[in-house]
Amino acid sequence: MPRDTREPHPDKLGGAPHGKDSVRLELRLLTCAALIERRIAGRFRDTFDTTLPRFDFMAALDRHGALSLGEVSRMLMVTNGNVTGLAQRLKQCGLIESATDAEDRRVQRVRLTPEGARRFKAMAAAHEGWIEAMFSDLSAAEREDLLRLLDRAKHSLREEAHP
Amino acid sequence: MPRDTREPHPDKLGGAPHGKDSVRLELRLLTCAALIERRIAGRFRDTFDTTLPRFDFMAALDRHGALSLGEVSRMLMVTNGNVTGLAQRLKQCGLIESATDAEDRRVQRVRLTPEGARRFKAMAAAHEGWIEAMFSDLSAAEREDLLRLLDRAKHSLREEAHP
DNA sequence: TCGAGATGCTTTAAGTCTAAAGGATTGTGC
DNA sequence: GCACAATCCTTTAGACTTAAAGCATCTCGA
Repeated sequence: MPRDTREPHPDKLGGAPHGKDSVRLELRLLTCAALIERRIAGRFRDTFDTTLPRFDFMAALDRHGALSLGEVSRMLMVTNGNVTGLAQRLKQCGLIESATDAEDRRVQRVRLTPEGARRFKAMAAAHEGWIEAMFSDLSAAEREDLLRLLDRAKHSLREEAHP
Repeated sequence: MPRDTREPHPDKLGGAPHGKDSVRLELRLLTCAALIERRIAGRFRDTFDTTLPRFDFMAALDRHGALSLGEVSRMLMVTNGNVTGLAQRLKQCGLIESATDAEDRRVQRVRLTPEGARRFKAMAAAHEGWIEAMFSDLSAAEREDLLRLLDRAKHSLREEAHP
């Protein structure tokens, strides 16, 4: 076998992995994420006249109760300025309510209104059905493997960010 | 074992899979994608003063030569209006050049300028290194498994979109 | 030929997102 | 007390993204 080829095959003998393989992995992961996001976003728009970021915001509040904007910002992994804008629009729609924290008046604490909680329940149920359908071709074993490997990947990504 | 629990365990006996498991899979996949995108986008900004969508645009041109804006739109899975704006900014920076197709004057054909090609090479090399570092905790076998499962997932997602 | 529909691109309005700068409030060291 | 830094949030400018409407061009059938 030639030592020097234009299209190197994957190194199967434990040598250093090729960067191209990582890039293929990255591309496939981002492609899957884009397919999910665009499809789910379209359905949220058509069915509930809302957006994915607003759903994520409401999901955090549904799960954790009242939160400061900073906590929401960290959970959604977005900037403070971003959650400020999202909170203003959600409040405008009457889906959340906010109040200045009594103990620290810098803090804005937000939570779902009863109407917001009701709307979120309906959205979450529909979302679960959409996602289930999108992964319907994968067996239970494949889902478990994928979940585990993505967890490994997540830790590798975080590790590289904060060594 | 009780038949009715508040926290149902995964169904290991081949019954219908639970929607919650799919949602966990979705969340983890989108989280990994977000971690990659935010980190890479930050480095593109700091190192090359550019953005991820512009890199993706240039990558398509580097790979396929001259393309119509519609072809770019389909490759990047974004709307036509989006690529119009990206192309205008890239042209402004002198990284791509465009010309009206001689055979069909509706078509705008774009390609990298020599300067654009040079810049892209440097960005691609850096990008490959960043990605390789981000996945460095995963073994070659794990990468292969993950790549294969993501391919299965991609086909399941596309299948659901166009049955 | 010529008109209707299809196709490719652009524009527009609105939402999402970031980095950077700024304002209000709190905590700390002296 | 009191300056000063840290923390929390908001504002701003700019980039990205979409859906929808609109313009230019092409194709095809009558």
